[in-house]
Amino acid sequence: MTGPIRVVIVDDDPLVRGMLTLMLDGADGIVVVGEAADGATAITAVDRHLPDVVLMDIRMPGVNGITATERLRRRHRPPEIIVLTTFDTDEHVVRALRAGASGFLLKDTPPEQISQAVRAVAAGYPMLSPGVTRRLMRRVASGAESYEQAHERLALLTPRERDVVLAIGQGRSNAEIASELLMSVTTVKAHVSHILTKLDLDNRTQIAVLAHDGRLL
Amino acid sequence: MTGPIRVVIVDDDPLVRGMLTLMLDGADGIVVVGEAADGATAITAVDRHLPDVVLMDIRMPGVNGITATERLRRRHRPPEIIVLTTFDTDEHVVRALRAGASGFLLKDTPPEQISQAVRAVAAGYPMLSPGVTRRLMRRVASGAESYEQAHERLALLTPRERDVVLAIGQGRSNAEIASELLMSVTTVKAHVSHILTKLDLDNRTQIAVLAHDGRLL
DNA sequence: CTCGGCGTACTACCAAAGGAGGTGGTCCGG
DNA sequence: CCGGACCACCTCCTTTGGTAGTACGCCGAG
Repeated sequence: MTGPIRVVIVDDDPLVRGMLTLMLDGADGIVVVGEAADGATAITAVDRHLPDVVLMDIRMPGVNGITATERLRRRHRPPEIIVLTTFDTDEHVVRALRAGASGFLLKDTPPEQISQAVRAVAAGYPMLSPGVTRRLMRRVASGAESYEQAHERLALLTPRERDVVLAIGQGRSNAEIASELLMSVTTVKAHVSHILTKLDLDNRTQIAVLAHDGRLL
Repeated sequence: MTGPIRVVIVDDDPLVRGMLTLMLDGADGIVVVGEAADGATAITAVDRHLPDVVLMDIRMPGVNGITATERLRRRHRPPEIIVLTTFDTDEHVVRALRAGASGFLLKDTPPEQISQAVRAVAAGYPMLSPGVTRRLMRRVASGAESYEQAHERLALLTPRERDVVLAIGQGRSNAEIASELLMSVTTVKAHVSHILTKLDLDNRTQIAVLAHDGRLL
């Protein structure tokens, strides 16, 4: 990375743009090369100025920040994008990350942390607000719960039975499983019966659910 | 938070403990009040010294760091725990977070960032190494993929049909669904048939899988 | 060596699920 | 007021799923 970090600021509120420009343009090694008020002009601005980092609001008239992020990330040499918003709902966070954002900050983040974040993402590091990080941590941790429980139960099965569980988890019929696993349909049924009794379930649908909780897909 | 942040360091390698103590004990507002070489003694050390923060290695003889973390987090006023390890495998990260760690750092983290992390978690903020953050981001983003696809397809259904999808996703039989949703079994079958054709699926197990991908549970 | 678990396979039977096609009622919007 | 979407119900029929019980060859632990 040679030269200062080039930044484009996207927000529909001129006041916010001004504030951000003011706090970043002075900062060490950062220069604000452009501004935009909505997603559509953001894209043309990026194409013109080729910034390293884009600060992106979500709620904007016309093309919103998430969609703009998606499109920008499909560019040839895409800028790193920091989504900067007032609300950190789960929906927003997940959509932003999925769209390809490298950062997600709340607007009440102190100035020096914003410039720090710009430098971090420019260097290829992700940067999330603490609250967002906590969200992700909780999400992962809670998902792990059912995962581990499912694995415990699945451990009761023999390897072959687990093969069958896997196939059921993909929605296969007994006939399909038989040909896939090279055994007779009656054998498949035998395995299924064993699985049902061992895991104390009623039908194959519940086996499929368990397989998915255990992420065997 | 009054007074310095009290820290206990847990690592089986005396050299590592020494390094960490050296780099933290001098730092602003941090005092190392104890050390331990394994999970079991870590717990007694915490009970004796009542630290604000514990730096915890994972791989240790006897009780490992994950288990120790779990146990410590069940204490009356649990310390914040930073897991500090050499490898950031998905398994380690997920288990550590699930056990209740507030931080997850790699051992190659520069000293000043470690002391920063101690201060952050003491203040109630989470702190992850950039690589770990990226891991979580990817995980969440990729999970969202199937989620959105599932929702798109589910949008083709009528409200009542979605009710049925939900029930199937819980492994209910047609009879159970009928009584649960107050309709006749034949009606349930009609709905299921419609769902299968609309979503181009073969059997109810696949409906259940879709319901789970769309997190309707 | 023998016993038990595993994987495979069979029979026979019954229950559940799914397909095809039709009937009637409601409610909403053009 | 009429058409279309949705919901509910029906019958007849086929396919799939699940239970029960038996059997045989293999292999590893005791």
